[in-house]
Amino acid sequence: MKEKKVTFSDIAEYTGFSKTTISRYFNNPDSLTLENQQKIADALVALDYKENKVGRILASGRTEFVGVIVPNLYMHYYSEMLNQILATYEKYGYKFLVFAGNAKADVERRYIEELLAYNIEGMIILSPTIPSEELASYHVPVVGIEREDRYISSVNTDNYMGGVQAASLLSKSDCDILIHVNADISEESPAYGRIKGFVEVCGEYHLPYELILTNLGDTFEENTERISDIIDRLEEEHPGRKKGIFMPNDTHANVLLNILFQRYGKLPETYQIIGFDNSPISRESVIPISTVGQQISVIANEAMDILSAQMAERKKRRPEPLKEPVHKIIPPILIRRRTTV
Amino acid sequence: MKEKKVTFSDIAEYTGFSKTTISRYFNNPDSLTLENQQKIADALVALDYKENKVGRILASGRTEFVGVIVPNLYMHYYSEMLNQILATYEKYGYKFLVFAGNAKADVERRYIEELLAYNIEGMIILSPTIPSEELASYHVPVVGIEREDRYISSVNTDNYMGGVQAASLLSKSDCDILIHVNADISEESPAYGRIKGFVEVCGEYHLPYELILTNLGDTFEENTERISDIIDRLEEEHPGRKKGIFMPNDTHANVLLNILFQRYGKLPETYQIIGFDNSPISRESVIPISTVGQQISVIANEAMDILSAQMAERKKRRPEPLKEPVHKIIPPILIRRRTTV
DNA sequence: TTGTAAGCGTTATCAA
DNA sequence: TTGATAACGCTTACAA
Repeated sequence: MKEKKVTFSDIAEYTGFSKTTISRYFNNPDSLTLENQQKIADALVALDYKENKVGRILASGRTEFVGVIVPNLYMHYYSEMLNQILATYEKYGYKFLVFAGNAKADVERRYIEELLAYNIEGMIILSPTIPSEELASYHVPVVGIEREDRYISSVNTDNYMGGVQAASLLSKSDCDILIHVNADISEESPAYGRIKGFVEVCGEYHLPYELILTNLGDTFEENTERISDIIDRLEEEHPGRKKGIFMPNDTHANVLLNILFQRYGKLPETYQIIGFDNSPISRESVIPISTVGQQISVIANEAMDILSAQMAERKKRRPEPLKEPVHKIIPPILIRRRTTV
Repeated sequence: MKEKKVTFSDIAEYTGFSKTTISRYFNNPDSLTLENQQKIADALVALDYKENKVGRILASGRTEFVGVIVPNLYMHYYSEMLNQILATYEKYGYKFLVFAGNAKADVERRYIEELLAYNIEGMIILSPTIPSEELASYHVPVVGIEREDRYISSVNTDNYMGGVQAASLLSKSDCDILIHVNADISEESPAYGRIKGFVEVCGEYHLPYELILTNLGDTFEENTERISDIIDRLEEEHPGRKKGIFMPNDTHANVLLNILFQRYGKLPETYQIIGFDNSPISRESVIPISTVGQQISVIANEAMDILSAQMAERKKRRPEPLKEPVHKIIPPILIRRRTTV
């Protein structure tokens, strides 16, 4: 039952060549005569050879593995990003070893150790848990996506521009007040740029605005409750005034929209809503939500582009590691739908 | 710059033991004296040894890799299933090489070849593309999830019971007619059981029913359009009558609900809706949607349970491959929310 | 309890 | 254009 596998030795024996020649057939076929190439090709078929990359890895040191650590796949942003990362296989040929970290630093460290034990050639880190300084210390090419990135290369959405776009769009609908709801995020985090962009536009055009920086909770129920509270407060503080609300993401924008629909059977004239991400929920909501769209596919491709360059550099005889991490910024795309003018 | 890696040879030299003893320290530490264990432990620290699993794989043949092929990660069902599969790492220690197949059979075949080249020990296949007979021919343990599974082991939701639950729940709300919308799926597909369960309950209780088996399209826009058409038709054919609608999944149930909300500002009394999956959209919709919930975490764990048993069997000196594939059925859980009584 | 030596399936380095 | 031989890092008989 143990189908013993066909190896280069078998092919060599069968064809009368050496193992080296067989290896060359795969790695540098043009160094063989056409005739001999054909002989070997025939033998492969005759013997039903299946390549074994483990031997190759051991001998060459190249695994073609890239480790990916996502916080979870529950949130659409991460699953779609992973989707796009996986899709780069067609272009770059790297295989992906994927772990979901669930925000526990020590667990993620174990995952990284494990990845390193398999001689991965690089890592893409979406999880914000482990500081970039530590990631950099592993001496493996790393690209971070939408996370703190002082010591590692990264690709991020232009969050500042996203904030600007959101505030600008809301400003067009002559709202009496603009509001941005967000978590109280660190200035190190790329997402902080949204707040900055929003505030600066409001300042520049002298638009009254309010920042509500608070934790909206980790579950859907918590979200609903806290956003409900926020609406209560807004209606009390700004009764009858037109409110333009920039939510931190589409999921929360949708919660807000649902609450309003449940209360009023429609989106009242006194509300404008804009989300962030352009995730499916923004199209699947009661009425489609306007949003600042992240170009997930572009981000994934840029990340692999940067990573593959660094991995290629490392394979050279005299690699010149980057002095400075590369930071790439991808512009967001404003998507106007039915929750704004 | 090339930090040459520390190997067993280095440790052996440093400690005065042989490589074998070092290997034993890792694989069977109790065969060493405590004292010697300590010596080696100290050396590992002193030399800053990092394990290299590639050598181990080559020597032992065990990669601890499991290949996963999902159709995509865009649909929540797949991403959450992958999430749960990845989480089994903590329990079983297998690492996952993930590919997204996008329904192209030849692409998926290439992925499988690639996986095999890395000596994966088993595969979990969520994609319906490649026939189970072909999958079985690779002679690697395979578990399919919610797909045709004649020749491979599998884990599926009890779709029949799901259909029964849906029809039973709708029957309680004295609807005048029950309707099940679904694609015109093959009888080979596990999902076919839903139709069967639904029809049988309707027959048993003499409930008027209608089956609408039609392709709802591949994009959100198409879905909206076709479901809108279906509502038009239903309202024309059954004006004023109370309709209980069992949708094929939560995404489509949500589309239906949104259309009704847009038309009537609420869910009319004459409609009852139930979805399938218990995916996040069923809770995040305007009003929470009743649904037949799949136990994704249970399914993922059962799949790894079956797979790891088969992989373990294969490692034995005289493995006894399964005569018959194992098929495990997981009951769905009916979740009553606000779109039904 | 420990060691010797022969692999595992490739690639890399010389040499021819 | 081809081949011999030595790695690559670890495991696994078999011996001691």
